[in-house]
Amino acid sequence: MRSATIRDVARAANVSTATVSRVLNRSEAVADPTVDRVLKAANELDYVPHGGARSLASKRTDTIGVLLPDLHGEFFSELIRGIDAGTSAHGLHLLLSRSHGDPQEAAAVLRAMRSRVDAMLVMSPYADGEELSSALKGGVPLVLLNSSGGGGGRHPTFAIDNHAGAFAITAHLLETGRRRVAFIAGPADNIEAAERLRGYRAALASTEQSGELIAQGDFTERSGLAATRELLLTARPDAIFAANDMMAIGCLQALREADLRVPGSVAVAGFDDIPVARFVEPALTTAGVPIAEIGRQALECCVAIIRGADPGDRHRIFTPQLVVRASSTGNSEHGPKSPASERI
Amino acid sequence: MRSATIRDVARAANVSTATVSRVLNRSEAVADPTVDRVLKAANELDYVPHGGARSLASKRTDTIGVLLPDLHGEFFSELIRGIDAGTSAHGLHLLLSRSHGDPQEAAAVLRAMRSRVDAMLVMSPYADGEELSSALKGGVPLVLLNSSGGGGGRHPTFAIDNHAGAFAITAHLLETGRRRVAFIAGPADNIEAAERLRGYRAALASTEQSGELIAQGDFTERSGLAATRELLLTARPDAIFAANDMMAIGCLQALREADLRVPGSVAVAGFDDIPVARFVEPALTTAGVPIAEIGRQALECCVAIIRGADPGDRHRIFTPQLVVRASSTGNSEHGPKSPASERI
DNA sequence: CGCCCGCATGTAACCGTTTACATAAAGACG
DNA sequence: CGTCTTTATGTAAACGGTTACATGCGGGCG
Repeated sequence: MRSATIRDVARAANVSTATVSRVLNRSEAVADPTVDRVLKAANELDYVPHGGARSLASKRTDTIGVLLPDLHGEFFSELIRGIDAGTSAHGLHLLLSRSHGDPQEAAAVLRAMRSRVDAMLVMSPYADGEELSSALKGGVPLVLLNSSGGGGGRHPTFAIDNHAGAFAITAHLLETGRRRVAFIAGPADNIEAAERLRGYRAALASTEQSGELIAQGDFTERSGLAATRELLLTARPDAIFAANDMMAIGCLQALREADLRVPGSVAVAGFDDIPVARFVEPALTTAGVPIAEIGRQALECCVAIIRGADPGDRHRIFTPQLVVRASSTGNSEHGPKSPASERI
Repeated sequence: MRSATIRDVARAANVSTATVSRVLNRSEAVADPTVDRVLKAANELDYVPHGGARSLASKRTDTIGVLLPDLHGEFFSELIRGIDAGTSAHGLHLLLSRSHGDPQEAAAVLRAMRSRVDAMLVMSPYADGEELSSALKGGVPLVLLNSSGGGGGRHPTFAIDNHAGAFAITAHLLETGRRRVAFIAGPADNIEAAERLRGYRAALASTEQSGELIAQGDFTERSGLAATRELLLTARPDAIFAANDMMAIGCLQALREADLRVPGSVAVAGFDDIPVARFVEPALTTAGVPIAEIGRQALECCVAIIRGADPGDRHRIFTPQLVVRASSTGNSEHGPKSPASERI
């Protein structure tokens, strides 16, 4: 059952294909009765323009490519949700891909996407923006999400101030009286993870006390669990700051296993404020990031570029908000009590 | 900076465009030295075939369309992860879309995707498969995920046996000595939610005791929280079965607020076994569903259809596995103790 | 009344591939 | 040593849209 083409519609409406095209794209003035005839014919034939043909002729694909480093967990589902909200608001399609770490692979995926999208939204905390954009040879506008520096500022970048967020969390833990604040790091080659580590160190350094206690993780719950077990064997932390919420959740689990009270014996904090963070027990103190909103704004930036509009600030930095919940305060034997519990 | 076309490559390699195409598609025998020349030229020019042109000429898009009803939470991120694993294994692209409930909107989205994909994977628990496929007029192969019945069996369907899962959970709660088992339902018009409700009722009916206790939810954590508050006011459940894990997590939160011990005073169970379910406190008893695996298999089915291979069983039903964790057993004043804690 | 202008529409070239068919060269074979 | 396959490559016609340009037509204006 061959689907109807623009020619079929033209014939049915007794006009030329050019007119049908004009009606469907609202590109030029067409007389009202003609418009009606065309729309009626298109409807009856259940005509849908062929995307490939359209993109071939017009050099637009009405599609945004999205490249993410991973798809695990709520961080990414929130991000995708924000992006999707944007694409569907603008009538665009969303081509999703994932490149596991390796910058080479990321570059390959970008090349494969190149001819099918009008712009790309790329989050690749493992690769330099420069590297990626050279993979594209500038053919497609690129918007970077939380990537390293952004390759000399050639591409708009949306980033989280990981350093500030980690600094704030660490400072909060110290201020509430913790003395041995450990850190569960993210993947070593992940730029965001590295920044969070720097933030942690900077905060420790700003007080004259306590050396660093670091365990290695990889952003998964599992690794948070393992890292915490390890920390409990080697050090005696009275606070653990995990570089993301998923690891913090694994951390809570390990502390429970070890019968350590949170925040009584050990305070815990995460990073990202994924939706579930407020529902774990105890609710997680974290660095709040408007994940979906960032996705949405980054997408809007893509759209602005495509449409030739002003994309606004080329580099938007989101400073995470310290979200204090029960895991770092409340009925602790350390510091003051929680000022107010959050309303859900 | 216009990107290179097949003609540029042909010129550089001193062959015809047909030969270039043959080399790139491995479609016919080409002499080795020619292959080398072509590949070298393509490489040097950084040639990437134009997807639109290709799809226009070959009627393939190498893209699978995925339509989901929502993007909230880990259920969908797991599903997407499974699907993505499949598409990237086969070198296919993934066009993602979300249609909020409304079957009309879903149909519209399908139409818009129709010309850009080779097959579609659709999860639309609000709409009848029949309805959706008529929106496509059979132009594109359709694989359904957890949809209602599957429109007379015309499309392969991958589904969870929601009834059996819910029955098993409810039976488990009853067997462990609970007498007032409440149910937090999913959206009323969601077919999966309806099946789970039926399963709950069937299990209650099979024992002669206790009438139903039902609160309305909508699959979000928030609604689980609200529904539980309501249940606590109106009924005195000693077990709460939420129709999915997210609501169960909200439920745990509400019970904590009310200072009710879990599973001591109230047992809790969910449905789906999302990754975080084992990390909440107490770990959640749930109906385990291999979410990512279902996504992957459904995708493989799409691929088989596209490639003209045997798609295998047209209707695959996954029976959820009862996953007993601490939220429904362990140090309860009811029933027996947990047989064994899970190894993480 | 003739001219020019602007509006609505048609004509046809072009976008970058794939592929059926044609062709040329090289062996195979009697 | 012709003829017949086989193999490698070229030629050119689709594929289904968009859009620059051409055309025809009615009305305003000097």
